[in-house]
Amino acid sequence: MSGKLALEDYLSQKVGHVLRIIAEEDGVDLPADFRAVMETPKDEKNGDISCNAAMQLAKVFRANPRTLAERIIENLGIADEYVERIETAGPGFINFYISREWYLKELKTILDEKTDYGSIVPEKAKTIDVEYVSANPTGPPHIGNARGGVIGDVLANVYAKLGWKVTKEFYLNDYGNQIKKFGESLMARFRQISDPEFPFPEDGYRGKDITELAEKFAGDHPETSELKDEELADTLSAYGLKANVANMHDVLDRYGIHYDVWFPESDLHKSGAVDRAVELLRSNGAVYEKDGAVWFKATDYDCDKDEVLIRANGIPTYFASDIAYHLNKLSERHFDLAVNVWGADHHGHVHRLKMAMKACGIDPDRLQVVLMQLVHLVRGSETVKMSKRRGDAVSLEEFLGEVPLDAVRYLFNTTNPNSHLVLDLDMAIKTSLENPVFYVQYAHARICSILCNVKREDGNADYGKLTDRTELALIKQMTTYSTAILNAAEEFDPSKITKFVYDLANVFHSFYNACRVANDDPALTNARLDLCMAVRFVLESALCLLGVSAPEEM
RNA sequence: GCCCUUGUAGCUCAGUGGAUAGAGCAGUGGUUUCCUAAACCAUGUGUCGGAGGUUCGACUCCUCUCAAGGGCGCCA
Repeated sequence: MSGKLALEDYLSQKVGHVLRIIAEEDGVDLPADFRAVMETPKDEKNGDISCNAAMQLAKVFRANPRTLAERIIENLGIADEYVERIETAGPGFINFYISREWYLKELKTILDEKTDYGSIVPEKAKTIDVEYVSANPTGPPHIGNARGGVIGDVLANVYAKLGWKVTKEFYLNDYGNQIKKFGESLMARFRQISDPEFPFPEDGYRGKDITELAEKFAGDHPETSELKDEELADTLSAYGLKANVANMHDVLDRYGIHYDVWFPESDLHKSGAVDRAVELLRSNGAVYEKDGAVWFKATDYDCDKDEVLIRANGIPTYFASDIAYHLNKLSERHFDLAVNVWGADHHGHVHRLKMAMKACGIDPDRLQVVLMQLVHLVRGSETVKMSKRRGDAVSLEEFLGEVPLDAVRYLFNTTNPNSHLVLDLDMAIKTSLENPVFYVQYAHARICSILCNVKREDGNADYGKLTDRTELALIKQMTTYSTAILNAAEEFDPSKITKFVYDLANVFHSFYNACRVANDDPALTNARLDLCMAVRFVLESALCLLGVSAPEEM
């Protein structure tokens, strides 16, 4: 671990140690799980790192928080080479002022670790499965899948950066009612070529893509018109599924998303995994029968109502196969953590699935669902409809044709997955030239230009000469990289990365305007070249997490 | 009716229980004989939806309430 995170951890332990000594002297019981929290004050005047332990514990010690803070500082002694001074301030904050030496040491670390800076190498690598998009294969992926795609992809990258062994996964819903409906819709369109009066299923898929698939198949295989309706529907369904999955693969590839595993739902049914899941629940006493159906006793697990696992007609529900699927992830493939990115319209499914895991004897916290609010798409003042059944959804392919890839990947990650996102297609295109992603990329391109144009002078770089406000600000910002990564992972929020990288670009542009890299002091020129190089490494690394390109010129 | 999410500047959004609530866009004024002006610098803006409560301290936690979106199927 490097960066400010490491320093905060160190200080937290030191304060904790001192507190335990004081507590013993006073005969006070310190809460067993107490951890001194370190935070960054908003105002630089209040130091680089701040600790509020004295205020939190004032009651426990029955002391004035300021007095307690001063006692803690006394016991800490005059810190060390990296902590310049420690002060108590306000109602009882303990403020640490970090020395320039520490920041300059970090600069050297960045130059040494390059784009690996900010990574955390754990003692033992944990495994994580990130499942996202998992769009219905009855049609092409649409704009509604776009946001989940980049959220999941970036989260997977972030966990990899933290040293986890990551599997990126797509769950293919190639089984069940919607597949049947898919086949029937295709069959009807096929029949309508020769018989325009042929009835179309009431809840069928009415998209253009269905008609096109049917027409293409009819052209290539005219003999299949002899098949009975049911057989034809099955044949067409298999054909359409194959074509759609290939297309899905292709479009997501262009979106910069590459999966390690495509997991077909039908496998769970073929292998008997669904039946085994139900039997496991049954043997754990979480199942009963009613009205000819098999039910999960969800109400025993703090749910509103029980859920059907196997219908009266003997066909398992989606819920049953989802239980089997997650047992596969957590119990058979032994992932330490399974993360799913779902649209908020599935929130009702989260709790009962976690509870089903619990009923199977699995810690439900090993399953984490990131609920993403759906994107509300407008074009100008007009709402763009997104119903796949009616066939008027904007396809992902169409969307990517309009908005540059880098802008899309960045844009969808500028806000918390939980916030509702209103996206104006007209604006997305219009603002693409003033989009924050270009601001960040421009910083990278500028650095590349400098590194290319400014010659390194003879002699060593003297980092001691980096005294401008913006120079120190740049180093300070870079040291918070690992914090941004950790927060993104813990909160399942990729916007922590876009915010970090934007702030870094911002400080860099200020530095660029305040300081000339090429100047008449060789030791300073070299130091600034090194500083630029370090910023380049961090920008490149963060953009890589986002799946956004880092252009050398713009 | 019940459940989830959201509500912060004109707009889009940040904001670990912490110190004077911040950015971008939009507006106004300035900066380029010099490494990319897609940049920088300066400048105005707030009943943090509303009302209570918890405490040393609340935009942040709790209760109620208003508004927007979503979910409550032997669909997936």
